[in-house]
Amino acid sequence: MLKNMPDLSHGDDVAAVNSLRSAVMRLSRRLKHQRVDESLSPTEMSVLGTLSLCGSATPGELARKEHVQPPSMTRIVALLESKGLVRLEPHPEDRRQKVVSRTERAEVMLEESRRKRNAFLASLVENLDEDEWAKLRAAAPVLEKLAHL
Amino acid sequence: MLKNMPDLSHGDDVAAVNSLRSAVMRLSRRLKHQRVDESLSPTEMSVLGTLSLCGSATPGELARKEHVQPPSMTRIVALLESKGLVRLEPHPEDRRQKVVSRTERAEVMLEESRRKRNAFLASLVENLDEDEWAKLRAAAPVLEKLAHL
DNA sequence: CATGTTCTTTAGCATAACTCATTACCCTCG
DNA sequence: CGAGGGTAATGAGTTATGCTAAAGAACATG
Repeated sequence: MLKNMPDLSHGDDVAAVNSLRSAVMRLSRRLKHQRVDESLSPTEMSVLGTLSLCGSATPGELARKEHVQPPSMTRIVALLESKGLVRLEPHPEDRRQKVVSRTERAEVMLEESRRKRNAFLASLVENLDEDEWAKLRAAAPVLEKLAHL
Repeated sequence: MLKNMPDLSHGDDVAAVNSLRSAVMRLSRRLKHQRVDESLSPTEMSVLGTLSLCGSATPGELARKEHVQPPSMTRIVALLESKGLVRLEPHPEDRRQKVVSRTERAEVMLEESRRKRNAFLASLVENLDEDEWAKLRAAAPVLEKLAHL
């Protein structure tokens, strides 16, 4: 696991980590304001996004994935259900748990949201040249891997 | 300005924008938890960071930069002042306004905070191989440019 | 079974943002 | 001048969104 590890003792690498961190924080702040539906909080959107990837999950799994405490996820899920964006079903094997899955309506809303945020990001990206964009495109999957560690 | 512009109509590019967006959001959520001082909110830290770049600014300017309403910035600035992290002085030309600037103590705390967050990011980065890290390092300045657009 | 563990939920609370209204100040036009 | 409109900061009250502590139900293991 330790082979091929980047050597972070170099000054260049420290600078890169620094610039990565600040860029990520700033970008996220800007993206956060690009909500498609004002009545849905960022975390709620994020939960829907996770469900869109996973298909379905229990509240506990969702809480862990979103880095939120279980009680908070209970509330979020209840709110999403009241808006008709998720469905709650009993867990087939463990009656303590529940299974949360998205509805059609959530899928529509997610698509719209992605379009809007992507449009925003894309409008920023238009200020880059081909070379810069290529670097970004190459790094996207790595960033995603990083985010899921 | 439009020469060399990336063509975002390609499917690959749309996917890249998508993955960039979600990765940035997730990473930021994790970085947000790496606070050096629990008594300072992310926005408060961000204000200090902005002041570190700008030198000084009025509350109104800060509110616009942080995408926060003026009354919120009033409260934030007051809190930061009570902790000795910013200084408030009357505006030289307009007595309605005030000028906010950071103190030495803020600079020290910012440095510590950067160290901590960098350490967290670096610990994630250790799970990448050389190639992935190289891609990320190449993209870092581009991301930063993007965030400042 | 009995005991302990895990998953969800309930209840209560803390924080940090918002909106609306107020005050102080600047600036322009009659 | 000085009256009125515009802008900056702030005060008060509300809302949103997270947390902790603890309870209740279901599972698992001795």
